[in-house]
Amino acid sequence: MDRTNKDFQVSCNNCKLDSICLPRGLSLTEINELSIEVKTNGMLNKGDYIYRQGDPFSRIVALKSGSAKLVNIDNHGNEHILNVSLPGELMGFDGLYQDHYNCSAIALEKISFCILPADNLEFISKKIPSVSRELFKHCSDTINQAQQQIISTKSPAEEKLSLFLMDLSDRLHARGFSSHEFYLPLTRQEIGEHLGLTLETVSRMLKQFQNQNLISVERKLITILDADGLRSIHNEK
Amino acid sequence: MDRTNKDFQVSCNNCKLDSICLPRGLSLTEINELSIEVKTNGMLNKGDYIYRQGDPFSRIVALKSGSAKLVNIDNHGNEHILNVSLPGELMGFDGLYQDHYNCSAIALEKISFCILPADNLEFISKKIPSVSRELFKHCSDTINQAQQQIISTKSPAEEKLSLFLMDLSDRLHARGFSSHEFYLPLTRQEIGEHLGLTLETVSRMLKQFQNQNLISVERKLITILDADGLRSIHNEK
DNA sequence: CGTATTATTGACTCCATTCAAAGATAGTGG
DNA sequence: CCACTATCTTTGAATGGAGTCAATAATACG
Repeated sequence: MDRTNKDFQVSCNNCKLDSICLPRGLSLTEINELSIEVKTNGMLNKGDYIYRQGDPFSRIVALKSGSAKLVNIDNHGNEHILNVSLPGELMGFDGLYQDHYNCSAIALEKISFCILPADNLEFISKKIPSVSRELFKHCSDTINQAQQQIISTKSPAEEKLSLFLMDLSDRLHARGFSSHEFYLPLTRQEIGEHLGLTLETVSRMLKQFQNQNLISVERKLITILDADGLRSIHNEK
Repeated sequence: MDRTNKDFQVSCNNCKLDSICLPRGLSLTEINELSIEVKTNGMLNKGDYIYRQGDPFSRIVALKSGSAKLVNIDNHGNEHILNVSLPGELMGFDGLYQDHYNCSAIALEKISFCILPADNLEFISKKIPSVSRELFKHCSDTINQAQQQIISTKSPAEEKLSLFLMDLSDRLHARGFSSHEFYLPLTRQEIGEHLGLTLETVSRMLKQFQNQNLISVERKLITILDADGLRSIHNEK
């Protein structure tokens, strides 16, 4: 809360995520200016809320480590997982429009994160225009991801799941993690809530992929055995 | 193309959409500054492309009159209508992330529009920070709409269509049109491509709503007879 | 007026859901 | 450390909602 207490803050310079998080493409001067505006001490445990659906929009959050899910409760009381956030990704742009968040962000494991207070958005836009462009790009990224998801909801279960797995693989790879072996941050139930399937269907499809020697499944540990084969499920004409 | 040729431009001051388009909440000075950056002479006919999927990102487009559809062709060659744009709404933010548009924008009827060239985004952010915030809000609006759509794709056909109709009604009403009588800008086929249904199902559901005295359907002319009843289909617990 | 496009309607099929039951794993406290 | 419990996962069988296929009807347009 105390912005003057810089001793306990790690600047963007020192952050291992500097190339993939917000400061991508910024000059050193700009990164330093940005560091002053950003709070870097966020820490939460599994199940904790980063922000809640309906809360007043107050911050953009950059995930430094761990993963989170974005959950929306609809009019019927059903949970929808709009997206999964991985290290280096930003959350919260959905809250800007109506000044309150459209979904809850919930930690899927122990996480650390940075905070860009909402009050500073205009100030930053004026002082560091290139950050403004970066923020727009992240917004645009969110739009693209959402649109991709709209498209995938119209595919059969098999394609939804292969796309989900390869998307996770690609995003993890882009952030320096293994692309062929990773832990699912979600339960079968949650994957279903994300893809619009039942947990039973998710389980059956994972089994099917395993039978086809496309992946190996050991509870939440996924090993991609045939990335091309998996990709062809949703890519081939 | 000639930015110096201001004689043929209508400034935002004179635009009937001033309260609902970009300049919402700006001072007169800011609106004038913005007018200089915006090209206001866009005109296209039904079926014309405003921009194409894959084209380099070059502009944000504000629809002044008419309607447009945002179409994405997926890996299988299937068309998906990501959204319908109505007067006063902005298009193109999806192109910012990868520097090319993620979908094509196609006029559904004769349209007129304004253009905000992409090159000016940073300049505008610096010069008119409040515009920057407005643009972020529009981005956020797009994200919210996309997320709402993701949620609705998981609902049964009946709910998809009632939500689609009431969303259209609400958005038209917000822009000064009738909320209880309007023309569908899309064919049954296109509504299907938008909602993830077949044209036959769309036809059957419209018929069902008509039989329930919720709406009256006369080809593309929709009359809402019981808005509450229609809303309750997707709102009730 | 004739053709192409768009829309309606019916019968049948299939994919994913639902319902049900059992198995596996992780976490807790005695 | 083991038993106990809650949570998560797997698997099977039956059901149902939307898709597919097909034929006809209505409308728009040149």
